[in-house]
Amino acid sequence: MIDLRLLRDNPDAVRASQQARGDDPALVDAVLDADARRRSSLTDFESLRAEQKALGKKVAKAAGEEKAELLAHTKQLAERVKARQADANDAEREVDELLYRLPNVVEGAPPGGEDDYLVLRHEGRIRDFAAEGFTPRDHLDLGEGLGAIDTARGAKVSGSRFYFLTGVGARLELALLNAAMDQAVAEGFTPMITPTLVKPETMRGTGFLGAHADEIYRLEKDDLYLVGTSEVALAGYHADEILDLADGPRRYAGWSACYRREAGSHGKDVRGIIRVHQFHKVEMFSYCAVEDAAAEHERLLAWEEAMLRKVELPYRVIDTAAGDLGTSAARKFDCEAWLPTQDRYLELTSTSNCTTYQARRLGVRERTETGTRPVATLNGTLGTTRWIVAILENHQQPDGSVRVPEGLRPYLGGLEVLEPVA
RNA sequence: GGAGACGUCGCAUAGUCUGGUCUAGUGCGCCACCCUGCUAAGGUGGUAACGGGGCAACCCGUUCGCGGGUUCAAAUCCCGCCGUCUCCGCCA
Repeated sequence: MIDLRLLRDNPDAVRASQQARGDDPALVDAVLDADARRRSSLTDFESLRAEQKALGKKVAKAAGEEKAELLAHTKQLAERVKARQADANDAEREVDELLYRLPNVVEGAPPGGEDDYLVLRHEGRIRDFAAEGFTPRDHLDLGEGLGAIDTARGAKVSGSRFYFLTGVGARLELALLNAAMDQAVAEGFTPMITPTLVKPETMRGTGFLGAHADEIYRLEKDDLYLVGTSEVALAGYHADEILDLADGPRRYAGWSACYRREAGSHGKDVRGIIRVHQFHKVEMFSYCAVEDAAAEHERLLAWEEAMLRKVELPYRVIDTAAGDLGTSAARKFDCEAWLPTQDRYLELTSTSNCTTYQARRLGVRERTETGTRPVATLNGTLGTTRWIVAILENHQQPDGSVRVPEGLRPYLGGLEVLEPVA
């Protein structure tokens, strides 16, 4: 949720943001209208209520005829108070409803839709398989050859877009995620293993129940949601708390399973484990002062890139366009690894600066000299199951074996090459 | 799943039976000042969040786990829910 005061003081900035996202700027005026109604009905209610309280005190002290008279008056006042209170509550609900539909104000992202991203830079060397004299196999071929990935049985047990990681595949994922956790801990993050089922208010607070609600699994019987990332639980971790950020950002590294319905992506990335309903992820999450947020965003990006270097993948960094930002994000950088068998880049990391959007909804504040104010929240990927796709494809050798990047070897007992099983 | 106890301002607690004087008291912690030639101790004052109004000092409202209800009036009475603890049952 954005700052109502910003909306009042500078509605044009919010309208411009809506435009950049390709959303309706008229929503801004709807909120402003509702807010004006809310404030006037609130004033009505509060002055009546003050009157009622003052009379109540007189009633307490009065006796006999005087008391009877006061009671008669105060009785009908109570009716009016109740009515005005209902009006004020309705008006408040209306503002909330509209305000919740308003996405975060864009900060520096290029305008436009999904394809209007800006490529910031390319890193790493893309292999020339033609020059090496062989055609690269895709990750599923390789994974099956290594006895690492079993999608057929995944589908048998759970349906399409499910899989088993087997043998060296399971070890590879653990290695990757442990490497990510270790890096985070070395940088001062608090490691966390988080709940993957959360209450509606937590899910709503992180901004995932808006336009992209279809992506989320819901357990109707228990009124709980399965998270698509540990960001949700980590954002909720400090909900309704007042933090002391005087010593700098609070950084958490969340390890969790992630669940996504992948509604509306039928026929897209159906082969292998690129787009799946369940995977694991290590996620960085940071609570920091608003002034630090942009710099913290750069730091999260740098840590993501450090991990990509560790697994020796060629990638590019993109500045996501406004229309492709999540509801909560003001700006987002993705790192996309090169996928040799598809001649395209595949998103491996994503880091968002949500400024105060989530914190405002969740009630995460910090104490300052003048009072309290919402903090900024940021998140970024340090490793996911999907990374295995890029690792297998980019480090494959002509015989179907896969070279283990040096950064992962300590986590695989020194293993240097994954060999095909007979 | 069953029974009971509890949920109050950062922490601890009073207040709930018997509704109004609760503008929620007290202790600890914290902040400021004072006193004490150091230390320890002592004194005085201040110390929740959120919203509305105002240039401001300040004023008003909301919040005693959450949501309803009764009442002129609810921390206090009633109902539902959530959470914590204890015991019992069941089960990895």
